[in-house]
Amino acid sequence: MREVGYSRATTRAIAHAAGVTEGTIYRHFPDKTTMFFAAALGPHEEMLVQFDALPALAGTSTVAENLSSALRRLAQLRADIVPLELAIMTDPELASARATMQAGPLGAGHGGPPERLAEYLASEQQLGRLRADLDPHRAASIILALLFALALQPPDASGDLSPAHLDDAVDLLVRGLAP
Amino acid sequence: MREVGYSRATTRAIAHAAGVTEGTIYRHFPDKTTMFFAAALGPHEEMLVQFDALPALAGTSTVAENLSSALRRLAQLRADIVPLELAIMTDPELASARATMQAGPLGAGHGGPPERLAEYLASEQQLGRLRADLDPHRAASIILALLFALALQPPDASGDLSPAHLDDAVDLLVRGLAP
Amino acid sequence: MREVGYSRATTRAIAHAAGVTEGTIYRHFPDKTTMFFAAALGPHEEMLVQFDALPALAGTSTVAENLSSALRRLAQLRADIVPLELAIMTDPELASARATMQAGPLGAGHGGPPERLAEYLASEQQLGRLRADLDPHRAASIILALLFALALQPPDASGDLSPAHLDDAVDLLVRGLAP
Amino acid sequence: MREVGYSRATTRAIAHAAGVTEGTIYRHFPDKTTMFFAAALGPHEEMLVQFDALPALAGTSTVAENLSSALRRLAQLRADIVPLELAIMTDPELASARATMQAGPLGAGHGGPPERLAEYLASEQQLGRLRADLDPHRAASIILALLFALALQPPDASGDLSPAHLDDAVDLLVRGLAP
DNA sequence: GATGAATGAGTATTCATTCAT
DNA sequence: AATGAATGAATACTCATTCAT
Repeated sequence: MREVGYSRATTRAIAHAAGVTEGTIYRHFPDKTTMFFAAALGPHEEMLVQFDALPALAGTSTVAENLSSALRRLAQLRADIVPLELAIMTDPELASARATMQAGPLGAGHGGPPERLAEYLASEQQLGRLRADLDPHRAASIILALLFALALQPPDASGDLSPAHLDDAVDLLVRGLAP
Repeated sequence: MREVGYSRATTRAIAHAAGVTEGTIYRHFPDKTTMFFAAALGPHEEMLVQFDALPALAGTSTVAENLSSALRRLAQLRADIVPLELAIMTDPELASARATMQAGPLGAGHGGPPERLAEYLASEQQLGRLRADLDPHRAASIILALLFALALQPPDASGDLSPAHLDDAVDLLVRGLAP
Repeated sequence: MREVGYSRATTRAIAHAAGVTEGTIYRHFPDKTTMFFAAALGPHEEMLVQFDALPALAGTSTVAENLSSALRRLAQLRADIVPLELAIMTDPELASARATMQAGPLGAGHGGPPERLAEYLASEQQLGRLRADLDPHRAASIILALLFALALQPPDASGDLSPAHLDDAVDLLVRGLAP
Repeated sequence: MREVGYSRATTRAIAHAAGVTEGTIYRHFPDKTTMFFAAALGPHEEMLVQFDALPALAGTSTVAENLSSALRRLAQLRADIVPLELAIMTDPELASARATMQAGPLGAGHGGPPERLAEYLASEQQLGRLRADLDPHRAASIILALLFALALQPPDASGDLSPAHLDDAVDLLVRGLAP
């Protein structure tokens, strides 16, 4: 699913890639939707963990470095799940499935990275290392949106998010956020 | 197609929505892919036109206002074609169809908005109203990526891109770009 | 229909070839089947006429020359209607349509060429120029079958029935029929 | 396919005849064209084998008996594949599919029966049991063409090639080929 | 007399899912 | 625990035919 996207990942293709036959899939997953979220959850769990440490970094090093390293790590994981997040956006069935999985494990609305990032920004604001007139939640949401868009940017090119591109984006944000 | 996305827009559904039968579709479009690009082209043409005037605005008003109004107009059109751009990202068949339509009329690689925006930014750099150390093309690409991501942000929520959210983003960018 | 065969001759293709639109076809023919038989009848009428003169040739020239020239003329017409005869053999609907058109104007069973050829052969038998132990009707049927098969033979090659090939076949038959 | 011809053998009809649903077909054949050639290959393989023994018969028994029995066996198999050979002639798609299957297993151009029969005829010519002035390949082609045409002859009648008809044809040919 | 948009039944093919073995 | 044949609903697309203009 991560390699070819959701719609190209037919049960036949998945079974073939796994070296089993189609029927076997249904011994491990009740249906394809469930399998999809299982595939999405792994990288996402890591993402959550990565960000848990961020708020504690407030005041250390520089804001630019903290943000830059956090976003760069996030970018690597994101590459894995961008096809899956696109699938959710494209397929209404998947979208509603996520909605019913309360506290939906993917996306922005569950208090994971956006919340942690907002906490970090708020702390830096109080330390006077960031301008205080911006709502930290909204700023966090903008930062993560930009990251997501950059992950989308070269869909057919190198395949990887160019680090220089990411650095420029972080630089722009950090200057914009500076007091 | 704009309402439910490409894959959910089956020929049956489209025919039903148009109040005709499936066969009738093929009197107007040779195939579904062509129909898709016809649906995408209209709003995109407008987008191109919207941006053509931007470079001439360099030096007038303020950078913040110029960018803000340009991006806000763009955001409205974008809402129409976001499902279609997602479809291209998701469906390899569409992606290759766009590739064969040289000067591909959708997306960022054809010298439309990204090119106009970069021209504008370069002009403002020369006028000293923007910091000069950033590559204008890369900056333009970041700005448009952010806009795209914000258009994606609330995929199921209000439906529209909140103007306040957009304003904050523009503010962040303009400060980041300031000399 | 003669050019591309029955199944490839869609109403759209026929209308295009005729320089009119599809609807116009139905002002001239009630349906496609009728149009098919109209296309087949022309060449077939000629074939009938060609053979009417054959019985009177008995006793003149040589059997080989008479048969050879008759079959060669027939072969030319046959080329026109082979695709149509194939269509009748392939499509049960056409076959039954011909059956209902009594004295069906195409095919071997209605007393046209086969009957004339049999008459000619019988006359030559009585003149002692052909062996008398063969049923003339059956011989006629074999001769025409061979002609049909030769017309089929090079379906993709030169396009035309090679005259040398036809000559050899006639030679074989004439020798086989000699007393 | 052998019963109603290729075009009438829709996937739905085939599935129904096989007592399964349409989807099941595609577990056994990748597409309809492949299925067609699978249906055609069986009888054709037999035909090839039947003829392999023919050249060795030169000089034994009589030419008439050898040819007669070979052609009679061939005629029985031919009845099975005549609808399929007609389909290839009628449908350009099938024709090109066969062309791409090099050494195309159907038809006359691959050195099967025509080649074997020509070898046999050449041997008999050297033994003086057949006239020597005919090109054996051309004679073989004529003989097989005649057989094919006879198999076509009563497309709606008894269904089987009448043996007496075939005997007469062989008699005609043998006499025509006699020295 | 001609048009061409509309029809509706039909085509081959795909795919997630089931179940006897 | 795994297989793989079977399912059945769905998909994009075709075509002979109709009919208001």
